[in-house]
Amino acid sequence: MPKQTFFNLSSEKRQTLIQAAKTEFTRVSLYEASIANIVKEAEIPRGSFYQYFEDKDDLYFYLLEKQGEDQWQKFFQILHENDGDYFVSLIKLYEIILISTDDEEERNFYRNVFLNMNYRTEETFNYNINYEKSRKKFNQIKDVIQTDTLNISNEDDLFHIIQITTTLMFQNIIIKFAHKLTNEEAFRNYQQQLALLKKGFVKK
Amino acid sequence: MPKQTFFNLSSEKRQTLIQAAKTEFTRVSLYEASIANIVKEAEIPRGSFYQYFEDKDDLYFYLLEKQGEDQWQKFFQILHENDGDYFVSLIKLYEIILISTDDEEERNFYRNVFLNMNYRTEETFNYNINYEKSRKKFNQIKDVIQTDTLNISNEDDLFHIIQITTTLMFQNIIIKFAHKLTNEEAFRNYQQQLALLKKGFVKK
DNA sequence: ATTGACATATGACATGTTGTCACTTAAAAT
DNA sequence: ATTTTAAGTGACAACATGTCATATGTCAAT
Repeated sequence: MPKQTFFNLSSEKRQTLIQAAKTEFTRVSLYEASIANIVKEAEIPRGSFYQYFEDKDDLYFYLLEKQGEDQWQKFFQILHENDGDYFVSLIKLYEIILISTDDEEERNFYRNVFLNMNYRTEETFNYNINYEKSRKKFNQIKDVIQTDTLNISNEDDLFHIIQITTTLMFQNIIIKFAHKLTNEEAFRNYQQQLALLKKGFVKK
Repeated sequence: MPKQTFFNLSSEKRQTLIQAAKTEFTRVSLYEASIANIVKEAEIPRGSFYQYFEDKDDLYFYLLEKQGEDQWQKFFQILHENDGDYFVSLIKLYEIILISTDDEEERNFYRNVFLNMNYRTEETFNYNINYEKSRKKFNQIKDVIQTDTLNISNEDDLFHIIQITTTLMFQNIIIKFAHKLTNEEAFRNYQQQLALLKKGFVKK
């Protein structure tokens, strides 16, 4: 997390910095990004950067966490709007993410995030990997999901279903970027996978 | 891929270099690893390194590809031994991978690989993400898999099933390392997930 | 044996990156 | 007005990467 100093900044200055960071992370991935570029863009001295953040990662994961939180809120809302139908909601969320990548800036940022997504990135952006966080999110969501049509025998099964479907959504986004799939192709793949998951891999 | 010069080296020198690299990548992840350490350990001049490899990544992904190829052979063999029973084979492979991490060196290497696994790493180690490679591997395997108990209507379905189950195996390994799970816990999780996949997420 | 062409070896170096620290400036508290 | 505390600043040490001029080795042709 950024240091207190960062949050004490005027909101304009904070925004300028965040924007500069986003520009850099849109241009290149975390690993190629340089602090020099960010401070130059934001017009602050190098020393100040370290007044606000531990390091480059600190800033990056702060950005990601905000983005992830937005995504989560969005999904929560979609789930409510669709009376807790989990699979319909997943598809809707995926659609929204795909559409958001129509914008070139947005697409490049996402591209850099997803093609370099590792456990730390996923833990921040998603929530699945961090145990406490995933349990907390799970508790927020489990009562909203309509479970009577789901083939589960306990809460643990639901937890796994959520984990599997979100992992696969992430994987599909990564593959979309890696293979430069169109939105339609990416959409179809995820839908086909969900269909398989729903009906089961082996015959009755 | 390493340059021809590397393959022209005596096999002892090649092994020394590979061992030095493995030591460094066991110590730290790709991003923290330094060429300086590798050349020091291997007792070769810095310039020679660039005679053999494009850069650090080149060496790393070469190591990974070898490892991935071994894994693939292993799976192919297991599948044969189990008369094409895909799910039994998956479980057996997972078990073998888990056991191989009992060795501390091996564990640290795998840990650094998996906790920093991104699309490039996965593409190299696995095969799922690279389209041509995944199709090629798929063609090698599709006739060995016993499909009469599988709930699929075409080859595409089988392709997706393989993609999903391998993605989830990787994810489970990552979570094992991230949460420091015991082999037993990690094993149980994957088994539970596979059980869910087999029977399907929604009621008939 | 000598030559020349080519492959390989070598380490100093230019360039860039990160994080720190002594010092300055500003703000707040007494 | 003075002291205490917080924030700003840029030069700098430490280290990393990839290149390049130069040295050395190899081997076929003469």
